[in-house]
Amino acid sequence: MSTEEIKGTNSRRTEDIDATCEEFCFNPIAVDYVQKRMLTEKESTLLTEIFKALSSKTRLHILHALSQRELCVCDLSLVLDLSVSAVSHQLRLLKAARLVKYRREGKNVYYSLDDDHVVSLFAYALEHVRHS
Amino acid sequence: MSTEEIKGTNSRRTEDIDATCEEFCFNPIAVDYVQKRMLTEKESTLLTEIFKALSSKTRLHILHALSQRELCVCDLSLVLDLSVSAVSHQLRLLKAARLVKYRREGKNVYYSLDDDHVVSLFAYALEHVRHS
DNA sequence: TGAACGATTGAACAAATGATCAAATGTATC
DNA sequence: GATACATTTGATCATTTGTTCAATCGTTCA
Repeated sequence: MSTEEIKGTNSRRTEDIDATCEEFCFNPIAVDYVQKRMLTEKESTLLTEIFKALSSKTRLHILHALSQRELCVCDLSLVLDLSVSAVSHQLRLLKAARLVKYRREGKNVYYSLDDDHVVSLFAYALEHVRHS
Repeated sequence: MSTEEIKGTNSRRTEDIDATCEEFCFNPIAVDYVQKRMLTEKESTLLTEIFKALSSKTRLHILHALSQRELCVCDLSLVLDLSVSAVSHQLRLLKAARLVKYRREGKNVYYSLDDDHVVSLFAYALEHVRHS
């Protein structure tokens, strides 16, 4: 019997479902409904990329600083009270996520924000945090 | 001399700055300007909490599923194709971040979203990802 | 009360993350 | 070209994260 196939709550999987659903805890209609509206692989990947970029204090401070003014790596390290190297490593991630852009001016490299939408996402979240 | 105190670009700190700024790479006016507008400790803590909660695919899928419908742990494990235990662990985090709430009904525990603002933050981000 | 079952928890472990240090690049100036 | 200096990069290490497994808790129902 199919009920035999589902053993242990820790390893229950979609493939195990069959017609004799009623006897189990789950609501097959709800599961089906939600499953049909799942985020696509691409959507969830893009979303996590954005949120991951925003999910460290260091990067949040970098982004917030750059939202006010273009700054070089050295300036940022002073503002954040962090080593130049640490800042550079984080800028690398933000660059990869296309959240910041840079321009070289002599020996200095100046960073600024690149993605308007993430800026407003950030502002939106900050607004919330400040008024609640 | 004060210039002697600043050695090695990797360990330069705010405290090292003094009047003889001109000889270094940084722009003291910009640093000062940005530093005065820094996020407070509390703000950056709250912001990273929110973004951390949203920065894993599993949690994103959970939140998105719950945004459509209240679901029990078992349902969620089916929708996400993940073990009940893994789902429960993530729900624990989301609960701690006050993003989800739950109610018990018999043997089942039903979860739903708790923070309207994070819901709209999520929707906002999703909207972006879908139209660009 | 005890059997069944949904959910939670803790331990363990692999993978990802973030900072530091040292070394390497790249650019300007002499 | 050599030197100085801003930045980047790679290696390393400690910490955090996410999953699995096994054990436990809580509720229902016979």
